[in-house]
Amino acid sequence: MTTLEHIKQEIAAHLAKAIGGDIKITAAELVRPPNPEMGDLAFGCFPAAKALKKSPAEIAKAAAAAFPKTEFVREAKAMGPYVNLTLDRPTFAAAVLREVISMGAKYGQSPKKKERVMIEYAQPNTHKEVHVGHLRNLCLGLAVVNLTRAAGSEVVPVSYMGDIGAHVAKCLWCLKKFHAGEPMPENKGKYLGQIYAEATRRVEEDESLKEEVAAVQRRLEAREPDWDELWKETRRWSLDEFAAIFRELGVELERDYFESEVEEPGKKLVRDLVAKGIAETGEKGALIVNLEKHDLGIFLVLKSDGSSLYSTKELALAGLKFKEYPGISKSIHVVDSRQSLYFQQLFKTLELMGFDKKMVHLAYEFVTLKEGAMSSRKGNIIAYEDFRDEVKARAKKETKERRTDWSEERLDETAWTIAEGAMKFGMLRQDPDKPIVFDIDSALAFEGFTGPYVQYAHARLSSILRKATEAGEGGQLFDGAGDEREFTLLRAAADFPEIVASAAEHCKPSVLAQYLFEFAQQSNDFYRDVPVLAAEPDDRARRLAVVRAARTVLACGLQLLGIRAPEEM
RNA sequence: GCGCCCUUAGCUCAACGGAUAGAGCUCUGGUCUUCGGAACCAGUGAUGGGGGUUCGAUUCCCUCAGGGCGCACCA
Repeated sequence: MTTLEHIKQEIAAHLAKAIGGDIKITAAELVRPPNPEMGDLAFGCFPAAKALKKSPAEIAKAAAAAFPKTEFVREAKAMGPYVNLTLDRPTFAAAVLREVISMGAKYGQSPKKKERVMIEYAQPNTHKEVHVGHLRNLCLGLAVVNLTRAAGSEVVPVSYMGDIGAHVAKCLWCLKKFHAGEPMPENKGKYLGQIYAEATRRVEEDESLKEEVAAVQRRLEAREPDWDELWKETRRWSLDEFAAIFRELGVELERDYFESEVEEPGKKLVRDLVAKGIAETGEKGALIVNLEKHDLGIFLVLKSDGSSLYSTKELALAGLKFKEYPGISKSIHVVDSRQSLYFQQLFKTLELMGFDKKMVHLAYEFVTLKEGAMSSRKGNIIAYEDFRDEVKARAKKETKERRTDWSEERLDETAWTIAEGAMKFGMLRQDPDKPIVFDIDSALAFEGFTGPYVQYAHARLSSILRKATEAGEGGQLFDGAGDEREFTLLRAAADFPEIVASAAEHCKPSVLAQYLFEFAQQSNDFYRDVPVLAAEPDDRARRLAVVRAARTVLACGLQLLGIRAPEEM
């Protein structure tokens, strides 16, 4: 249990006793007052007032008067309908300091739970370009994996990649017809994506080409040797590109699933569904699951020509996942909100098939441009690699201006840390169900509510610690009475575990991003106003510990968002 | 037409049904003999309209307006 949690429970018990009348009060009812001058924790007496049929102010007054002095609480006073509690600041500060420093890199994590969760994200299609929309998925998925782990669950992160289907045929048709024998660029995966975009354009301009593409798709499905060969080779190009992107973003998967491995099982499974009476032939010849009585319309599971759909494959995928990971009790799919109806239909069908696992679609809004949706047809995709290069170049330029004596290698390394911070924070800073209107200028910003701002605070705190270490100090811990400004920072640090738990519970990394930004602001205030290295010996040792604790909070928080915390930048 | 999501400051975003609706960006004006100026301080300025529930609504319900996305062979 954390220090703050312990204190809240203690206060809740004392309040319940002080109010009397069999009132139950939970730790969660203790909140922060709007203004620190009012106190450090507050309790609103509204529910108790209702139960006891008294006015909230009356109860607050009585409760405050009856509240005993404790180790951690110095004062309880009534303010209107609230009981505001002021902590004994030196005692509280010392306890938080000890807690954060002893937990170190584990600060904010909950005890292990006996729950195994599969989280599926990272679902790009081969033969298509990776763009900033995929980036949001990767950042969100990664953060949710980290947060779920921090909340104590065991997590199995997996990907699911679309390596077969109409888009592959379209790409390969165009590649063979118009680009045979062309010299290959270094990034073959990206090259394929561009070919795909070109193919889309060509088919759009001349509808008669559709038949050619369809013919290619039939040949691919028939596994004609030369086409099969080309498929395998080009598929590898894309997968190599994906692997490189995953690696540079720190995305680690336990298992890569592919559409190609579940297509045949899916077709078989769907036929079984017909035998079981779950699926039937629809009026237009396709196989459907009629979900109208569940208000979910018609769910198509096989095309009328017998070829597979996304749903065909995913029905089989679900079985495969639970077979390979038997202990999974919950499965989260991180997929954009356009698939909401689809997932409801999928989950309902799986339920009808007898699946009793908890299935969750973690829907997020996608990334659009000011001009509207990104579309390969219009050629206004923001390719991930182009964006990444631009952010990195910008980060390097900024770093170089400040660090004239650094080697190229060090500049590159730091620039990437900052660029990654900017990209990931930018993708996570707002609620998943708000669309991100991508704007290159704000995406390239390193000031204000950004990843680099938080990283900068971390670097500044690190800098102070580094100078102390150089002077031979370990930042020894003292319990001496701290400054109010130290208390303020530690009070904020004490909130961190609750923030992590809440962000994990709601799958909202934005909650943590918001907190980290505010915490970085407070860190700024601290090292601006409070001398550390120049302070008297006792103050100095204790303040070094405060700096260490603050840095721990920033480092742990950034890590959960998948962002590295630089010592210098 | 039906369904889901969204609408808060000039722009981009916050706010378990609770106290004076907070930030960032932009703009204007300031801060440095101080551990790093990717910093700090100040000023300007907002809950789309109308009903309802509640002691109390940005938050919940209804309705209108506006935007986005789905809704039978794409993934």
